[in-house]
Amino acid sequence: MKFATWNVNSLAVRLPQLLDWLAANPVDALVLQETKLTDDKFPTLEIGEAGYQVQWFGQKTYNGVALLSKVAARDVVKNITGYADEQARLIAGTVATAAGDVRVIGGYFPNGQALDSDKFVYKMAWLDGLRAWLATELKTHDKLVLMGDFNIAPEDRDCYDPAAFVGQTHTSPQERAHFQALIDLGLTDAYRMFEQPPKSYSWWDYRMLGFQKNKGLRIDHILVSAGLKPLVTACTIDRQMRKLPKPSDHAPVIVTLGD
DNA sequence: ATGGTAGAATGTCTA
Repeated sequence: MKFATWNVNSLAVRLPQLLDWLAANPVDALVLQETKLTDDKFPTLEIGEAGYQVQWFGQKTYNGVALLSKVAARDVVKNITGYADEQARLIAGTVATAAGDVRVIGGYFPNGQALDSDKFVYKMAWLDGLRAWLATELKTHDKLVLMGDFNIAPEDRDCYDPAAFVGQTHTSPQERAHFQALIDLGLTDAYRMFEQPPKSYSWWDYRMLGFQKNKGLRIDHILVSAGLKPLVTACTIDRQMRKLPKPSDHAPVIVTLGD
């Protein structure tokens, strides 16, 4: 069983890469972020022909998320219940797997832009809303996976130059406290369950040869509930995708449960 | 050193 997350940075541009990736990497469920498509433009036909059911939630120009699954997702929720949001940033559904029902949640967490920005205030409020809603989701879903672009590098080792990020977003104590609060709900960072290569990142800036110099951040995460954790056997970042022509600035992250 | 690239959209914002 596999679940994955990928910030595609425009599904219109990345659709051929997505279809190739799915053919090579069959998954039970995949969440996408930054589809940047209104719902009427969503490529349902192509994804269906690839053998996946899909739920989508988009808006014009920015944001937009989707949930692909082999089996149709049930009880689909768009955005955080209890947190009014103008932006399309979260989609959740229950997916039947060999291990039983799994609640799959895909999120495109706010970027925050700068610590003194209104967008950072929004990021903090969004994270408060997420935590409150997740607490209730966990009461009814023993097996839950929260995946997506968190826009938070949880530890210094998840940032290519922690000193350079002091005073900026993604590594701030406030953001890391929010990440820890999600962990404290009973979730586990699947990537850190295993020994991983040093300087492992999931995002690299398009500018200044970020990928070539491996100047990246690990901000795309897969958190598993206590009911799923014993099943997790691997978690990897598919950095090969960042090497392709016209890449997304993010690489997919994949978790394997069981064989 | 405050640049640089990519995407949506066609101004300029977001990342």
